[in-house]
Amino acid sequence: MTYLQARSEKEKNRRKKVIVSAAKQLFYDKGYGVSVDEIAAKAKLSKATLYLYYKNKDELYVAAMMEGFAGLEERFKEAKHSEKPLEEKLRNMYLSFVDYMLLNRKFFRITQHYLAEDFDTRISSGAADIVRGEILRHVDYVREMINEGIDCGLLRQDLDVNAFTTILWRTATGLLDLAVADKSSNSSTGRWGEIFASSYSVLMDGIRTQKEK
Amino acid sequence: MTYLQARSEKEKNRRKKVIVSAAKQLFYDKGYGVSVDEIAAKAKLSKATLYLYYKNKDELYVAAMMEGFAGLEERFKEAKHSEKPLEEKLRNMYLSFVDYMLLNRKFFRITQHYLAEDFDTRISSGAADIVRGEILRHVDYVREMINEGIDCGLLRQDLDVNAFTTILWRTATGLLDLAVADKSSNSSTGRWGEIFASSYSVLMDGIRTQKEK
Amino acid sequence: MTYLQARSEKEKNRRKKVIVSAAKQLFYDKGYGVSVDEIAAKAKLSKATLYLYYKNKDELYVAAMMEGFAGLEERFKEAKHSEKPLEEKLRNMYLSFVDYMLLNRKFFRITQHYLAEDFDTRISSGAADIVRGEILRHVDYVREMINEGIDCGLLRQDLDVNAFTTILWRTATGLLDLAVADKSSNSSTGRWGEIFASSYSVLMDGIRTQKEK
Amino acid sequence: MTYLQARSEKEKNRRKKVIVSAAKQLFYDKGYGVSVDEIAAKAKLSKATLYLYYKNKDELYVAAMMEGFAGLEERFKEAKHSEKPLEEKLRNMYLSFVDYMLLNRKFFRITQHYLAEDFDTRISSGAADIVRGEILRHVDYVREMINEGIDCGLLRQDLDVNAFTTILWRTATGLLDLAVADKSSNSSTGRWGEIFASSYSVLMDGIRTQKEK
DNA sequence: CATGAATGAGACTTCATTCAT
DNA sequence: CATGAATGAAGTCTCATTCAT
Repeated sequence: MTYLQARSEKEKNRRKKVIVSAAKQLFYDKGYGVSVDEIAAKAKLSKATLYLYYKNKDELYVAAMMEGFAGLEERFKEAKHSEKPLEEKLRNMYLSFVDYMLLNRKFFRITQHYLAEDFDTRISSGAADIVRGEILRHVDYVREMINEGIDCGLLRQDLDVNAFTTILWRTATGLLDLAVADKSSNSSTGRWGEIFASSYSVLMDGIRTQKEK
Repeated sequence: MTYLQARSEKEKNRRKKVIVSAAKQLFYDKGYGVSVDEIAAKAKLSKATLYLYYKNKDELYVAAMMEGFAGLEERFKEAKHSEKPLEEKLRNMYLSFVDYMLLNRKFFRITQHYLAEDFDTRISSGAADIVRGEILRHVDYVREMINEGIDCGLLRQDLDVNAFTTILWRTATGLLDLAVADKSSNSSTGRWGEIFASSYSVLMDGIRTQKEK
Repeated sequence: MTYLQARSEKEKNRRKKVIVSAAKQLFYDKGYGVSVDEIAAKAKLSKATLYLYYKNKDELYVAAMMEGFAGLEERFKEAKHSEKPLEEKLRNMYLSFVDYMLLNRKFFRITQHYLAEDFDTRISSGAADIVRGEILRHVDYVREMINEGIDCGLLRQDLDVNAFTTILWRTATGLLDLAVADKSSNSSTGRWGEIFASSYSVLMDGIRTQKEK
Repeated sequence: MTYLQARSEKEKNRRKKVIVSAAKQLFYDKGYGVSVDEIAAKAKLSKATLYLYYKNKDELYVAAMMEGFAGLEERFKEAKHSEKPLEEKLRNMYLSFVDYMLLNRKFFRITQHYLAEDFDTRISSGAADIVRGEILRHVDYVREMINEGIDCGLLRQDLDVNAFTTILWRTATGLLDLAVADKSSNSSTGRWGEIFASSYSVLMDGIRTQKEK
């Protein structure tokens, strides 16, 4: 019985994966507006079956988002637990965030919605909160690292941690917006690579012409 | 005749204002998703009357957005044309942007949608483009000023203008996101005032601890 | 007072003419579906003013139709009361009907609706009946003449008058349908002229190959 | 699988039939103006369900029309492929057309709309074109037979085929208009039967009194 | 008399969700 | 477990008609 349960549990998870995978493609591509019909069609399952595995559209949407975050968190963990010096770890985190988002542009674009809170009128606010929470959890990876930087004297003592975390985060996402919209170049390489690198330097070095160095 | 026409034109504009004002409150509050019914109810007019003044929901939405931009542009022009030194003008622009958005939080939140491009599936793309265009027009105010700063030697010659404009813009909006979400304090004053001021300084001074000054 | 009344009556009629003239152009062009708004705009009057002169859209529609019939009736009367022999009168009536309709194609097309009775769901049935009655009244001109033809021995005694009237009427309108649809040629002349003439002859002569004459 | 698909296909067709049948009754009765609500009510289904089977009102309308044509075409084919002499075949075609239309008066009335072209402003022009095309396809049955008649010497060589086809067609529909409107008698029998028969003879024999035979 | 303004009623269409098999 | 079928609720928009000035 237990064995069978485990087996069926596994089977159930496989189904869920099929479904969420279809949902992912469509949600990332076209936003929350895709119809459940479309998702069912893509998953080659009946609409009713979707509801067997996911209580409603929102739950499915959240699941699809989580898939995107899972990949990102992996990168963050990698950067965080590497044996590099703190300064390099922070830099790696910034650049690997950018890199991941460039590889998953559609996911990136979707996350941007959550800064705009009107989602609550389309999505049930519960679902929106979960996604927002996930975003914040990831931002925290950065916040922690900056705190560490202050503690160990690498960064200015008087820095407002929250403010600076936001600056970093928003700079990255802002440039990503441009990069993602830039159809002229394969944005994961070349010109944009430099821009991201230099944006990081600017934030770290200061941007004002410096009388002396 | 001309007199009467002018009069009726005026009257018509007053009506439009009543409608757009109702629309503003609802759109800013709940996003594009509000129904025309709701707007009509708030304006205490019949739905059909709305359609007398605005061709469709999108047109009304755009009008509501424009109201928000009008106020912002005023502030920008003021800052731009003041007789202050460039450095101060730029700072004023940044801070008055923040200030305006804190006073018009709901409007602010709505503008954030346009960075997330899936809007085109809800709004007619024409309408979305108009709003996006308006945002870019405002960003240009900042870009111009930074360009000037580079030309006159105030800012580093090797600065990527677009990138830095984005950094500024996104830093401001990112902090605003936090401030707006922060229900604990009246965010237009006190703590947040300092944070915004210092965020600006950080961006200008560099954020890394500086060995010498 | 009587004078003034007369005067105002006249004035009123002038207005009505302005309105009906606008209505005519639009109804004939686009059918019953034109909106009262459009008509008012074309008449350069306010919508409310139309309702001052015509109780509702249907009444206005009927009035517009009557204008078209008036011209046709004139032709019919002319043909009927001319001093020509009966055979020629009948022929003239047929050809002048065709001629008038070719000159007033739009009016012609509109009259065709009344053979299709679903109009009652769009138009108030009262209005439809009036127009239908007017059509029948005109058909009667032809019927009378055919009756006369039978009486004086010109036409077969055993002819079913109603049936043949219909045949004549429908042959004419059927060909008119084709002619009006034929954009290749100026249908009021040349080829079509011949077709109409010969259609009349066919009906009169019989169409079967005749062994002897 | 194939079995099941076939089965469901069949089931689906049955449903479509239920819907189109309701639509037919209403469309034929009251014209295109009936609301989708009404049709749904008559079919005892929800409005949304209709849209499951028919993409929109027009598609449903066209389907309803096609039902009417299907029956007519059967009759035409029968007449055309019978082993009778040509003269009789043509006559049968004429009379079976009349007969069918008298049995399906409402359908008949509806087809008459398509001669009046303003339909395009109510129906999507695509739908109108389909129906018009179907009408012409049926007219062609007659045209072909007349052509044959000319070729084999039965009919006058100098006959304008299009014109005469129209005459036949329009004579039939014209009389049908009268018959259908004639509420006094059961029009499918008796008096009208004679009228139709004689109308055909008149067209074939010539209608003018013939000096000699 | 003339009209600008307002509207009630209704049209078509979409979609997340449920239920019976 | 899987699904085909059904639907309620909601959305945007149109238009003939009325009313207050």
